[in-house]
Amino acid sequence: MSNLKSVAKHSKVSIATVSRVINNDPKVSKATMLKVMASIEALEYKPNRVAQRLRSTNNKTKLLGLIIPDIQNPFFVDVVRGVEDYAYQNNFAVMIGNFGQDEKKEKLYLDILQSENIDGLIVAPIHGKDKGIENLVKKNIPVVCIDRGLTEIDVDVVKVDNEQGAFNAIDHLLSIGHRRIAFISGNFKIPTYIERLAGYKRALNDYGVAFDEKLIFSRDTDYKSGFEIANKILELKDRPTAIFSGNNLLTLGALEAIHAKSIKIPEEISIIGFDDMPWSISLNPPLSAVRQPGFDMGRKAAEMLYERMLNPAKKKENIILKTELILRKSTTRLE
Amino acid sequence: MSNLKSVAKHSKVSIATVSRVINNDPKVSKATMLKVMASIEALEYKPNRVAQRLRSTNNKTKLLGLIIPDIQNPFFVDVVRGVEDYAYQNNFAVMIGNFGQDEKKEKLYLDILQSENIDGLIVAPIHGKDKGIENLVKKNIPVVCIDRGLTEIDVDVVKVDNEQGAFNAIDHLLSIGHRRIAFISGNFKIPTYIERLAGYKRALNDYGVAFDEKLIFSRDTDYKSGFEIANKILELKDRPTAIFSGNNLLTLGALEAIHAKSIKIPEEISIIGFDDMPWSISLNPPLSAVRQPGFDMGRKAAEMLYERMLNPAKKKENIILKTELILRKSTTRLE
DNA sequence: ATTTGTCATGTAAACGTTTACATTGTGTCA
DNA sequence: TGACACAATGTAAACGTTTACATGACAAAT
Repeated sequence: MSNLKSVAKHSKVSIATVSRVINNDPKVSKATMLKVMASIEALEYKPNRVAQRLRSTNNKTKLLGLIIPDIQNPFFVDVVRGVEDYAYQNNFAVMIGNFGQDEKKEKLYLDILQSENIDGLIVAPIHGKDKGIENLVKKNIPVVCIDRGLTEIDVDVVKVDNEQGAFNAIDHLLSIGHRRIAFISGNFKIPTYIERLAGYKRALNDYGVAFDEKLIFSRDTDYKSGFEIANKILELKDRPTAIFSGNNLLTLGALEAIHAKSIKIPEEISIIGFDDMPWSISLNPPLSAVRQPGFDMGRKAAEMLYERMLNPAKKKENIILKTELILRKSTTRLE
Repeated sequence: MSNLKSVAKHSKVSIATVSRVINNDPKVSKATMLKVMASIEALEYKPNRVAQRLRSTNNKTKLLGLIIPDIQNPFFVDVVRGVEDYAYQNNFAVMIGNFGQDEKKEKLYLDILQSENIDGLIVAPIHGKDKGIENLVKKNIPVVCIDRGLTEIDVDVVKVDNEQGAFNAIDHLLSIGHRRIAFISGNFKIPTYIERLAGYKRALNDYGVAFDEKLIFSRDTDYKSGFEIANKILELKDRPTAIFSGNNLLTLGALEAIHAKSIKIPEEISIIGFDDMPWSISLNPPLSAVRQPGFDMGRKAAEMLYERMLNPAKKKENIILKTELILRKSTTRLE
């Protein structure tokens, strides 16, 4: 690989001058600039980002870290795409870690990314008191939290109005006559789900429907839990007429359970999922869902991160995006 | 952040000794080793991977590049997970680029990853004559191609037996009486799809069924194409009794089209998709599919890459994994 | 007592950049 | 003409490591 030195030799200037050309330093004369550019072209020189990063921390050679809990979840895929979209346009590189709700793994990624001198980090914290992330913030490494914030410390956050999103879903179900609505939640140690439960309760309250603890189910936040919980729900004596499921994966698990028992959606049971998926419309019947703008969240987070990099002293922001209730065919009026 | 120097000062040895401790050099005495370890602990020292990578190319601080065409495709998500799984176990970091079938973007990622001094690259080439990747191979940077190979040059490849996979699907459809089977293919500039077509033809041939060009459809490799092509197919006068769709996204698009027209699967039309998805069983009816072992492919590719890093002169390998035909409820015997 | 060898440690160069500072050349002003 | 400003370029240190080589201490061999 060619380097500064070889370019310098080729165009008979010092390496400092070549470096200046690369960085568009206005102090270099037009003539030498052209000469150097020609050499760069000829030798196919590309700056070594590792050396750049080692030398200067100041977001010259930008590297972003992105740590997400579950890359199998289409919502996080959207987030990744959003971050990546912004990164691509601004010549950042992105380093991704997928920790699968494993705190040890998250910790390891945090360490690795720090060792890689990342300029900033976007992360969906495993819970609100994540010490590892807190430490980064304290070290003044730019951090933006996505999907969930941190409770102990002030930090930039991009999230969604979970309470309102859940409210809208339940409100809709109530408005079409449902009264026994089961909630398949993710793990309540994740703040997101606490907020969604609050929305559920508020809607019930608005309609004067009593809250029934027995209709709330929470275990892990994965496919299997969705399947198992739905099975339990479907066997309840006084079976709920509708299910509100707390995320993507839980919804899919629930659908498997429902189909396996040949229970008809929406005639025999209605279902709304939190999280829309690109192919929700391909399901049979097409699924009604609370859509989170994952792509936009990712983009916004990357943008905020960049601003924070440029201006570390800036006041911390808390961006809350709206969800959208998308009604398709998986819910129907209760006669 | 603490560094070698601060650790050296803290334990009153030279930085060379500290470095030796980090790298488990046997030449350092037990006593100093313990002393240095204590300092490392006390100062929470973590080696700076950037400096390590700059200094030594020889896979000490391992960084893998991973370039995939489409992170929205669950198959590639599985590949990512496989690569990441191996990387995690072996303390590599992974840098991911998602180029969305855009050759310019792929090129950019190739450049960035090179500038990041990656120790090796796993990539799904956009087509068989990808010059950018060829160049890397010629520069002796370890490269493993995944899902598709390169035609002009010898390179390590991990792929799947596409021909046989398609054959199995079509063979099954033929065996249960179907004769007019539409193939919704991805773009034929991607070698994968040429191979799948070959399997389609071989099965037909085995059954003595004439090949009908009019049943083969190819445009882009995305959801929209699947939807549009399926619409066209469903409106054919002599409508096919079965559809074989060439990948994940095409299948989902096709399903939307079928459901929108309220055509019953499998009573009115059978469908088999190439690529299984974690939630294929949640579809209604559960989808029959040709399963590719994406996770295993990713793991295997990472493993091969590591071997190539350790032994650059090793003979190039071409690993072909088997697909598996998973029969669920989206196909039925033609009466 | 001197030589030799071994082991543990230190010194300094190198990786490819950026950048503070020094140097050179040129033109302007008094 | 001499002093000076300014523009363009060069020199060298620094970023945090690894590692070839040098050094020193000590034990064994002569």
